[in-house]
Amino acid sequence: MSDNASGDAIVDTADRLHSAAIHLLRRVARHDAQSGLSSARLSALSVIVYGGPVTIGELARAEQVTLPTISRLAQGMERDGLVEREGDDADRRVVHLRATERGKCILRDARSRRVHDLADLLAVLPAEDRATLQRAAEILDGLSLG
Amino acid sequence: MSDNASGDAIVDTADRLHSAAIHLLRRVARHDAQSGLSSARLSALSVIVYGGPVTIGELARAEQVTLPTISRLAQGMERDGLVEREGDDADRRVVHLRATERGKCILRDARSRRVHDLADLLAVLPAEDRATLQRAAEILDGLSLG
DNA sequence: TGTTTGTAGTTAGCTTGGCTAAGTACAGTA
DNA sequence: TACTGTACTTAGCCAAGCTAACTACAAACA
Repeated sequence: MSDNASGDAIVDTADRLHSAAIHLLRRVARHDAQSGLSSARLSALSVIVYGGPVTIGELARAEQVTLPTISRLAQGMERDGLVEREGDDADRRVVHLRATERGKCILRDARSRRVHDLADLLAVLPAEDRATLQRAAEILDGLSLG
Repeated sequence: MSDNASGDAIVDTADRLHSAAIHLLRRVARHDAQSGLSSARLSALSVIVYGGPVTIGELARAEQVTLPTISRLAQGMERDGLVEREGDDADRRVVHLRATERGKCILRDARSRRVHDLADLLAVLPAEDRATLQRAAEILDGLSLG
């Protein structure tokens, strides 16, 4: 249990996760493109739909990108009718983003598409392995990879 | 364990894995920018270094992108001294790409940095969580996501 | 032989989505 | 009132994805 042994194990895990993330993302990106939602939009819209209305700043923090990036992403999604803007009565600098019905619908559609692809892969795994993946995703979510 | 319950669990897992992969790669990509090797370059250079010299077309297929994308990527990497071009005697349309010593060196460096950056994040987790991630990475590896 | 068809790669031009720097508008406070 | 901080936008740069159209060459064949 030296620092070295422990460190090497972590590095190995990191290496594998890195590789797995690249492959997984490439895989689903193909299907996401068909739904008309880019990877960035899909991720952001998920936050809005499942987490309720959020401000630009909250979304930027959730997505681990800068404010201008979210600002422009929000403009595009508003233009395409996926989200709506709403001012804040208490603080007029703040912008709240809320998913439109169309946005929710399209997200559900994209999500479903993604699942049909990934589920085919995950379905061959024993339930125990699927549980491990579920838990791993939760752990990574909790890491706030910023 | 109805189809529904099982399906929903898979949906949730797929969704979380997707989100985690996006955030993880965004995180390491940002880190790479500091070391001068973008995510795309790192991946392509890995193919060249560990797989030996490849043609533009082979690299495009390996990276699952179009020829123009690789063509421009190769131009940039050649300009920066990471790879060298070489013609093919038998077929003069073909271009072979080979990593330079500098390219190999920079790849090893960037890859190590990228992985160690990730490892630093994982280090704060309890050993049990790290084991879960390790196991999850192995499971994903076995899925052949390519 | 010459022509046609196919293939490898490049060029041009568009789009998205990262970034920083600088600006606007407002809130909070001394 | 003036100053400082905060929330967001605008402007502009860059990388990396794409399609369409081009060049150069290879291969097949009438």
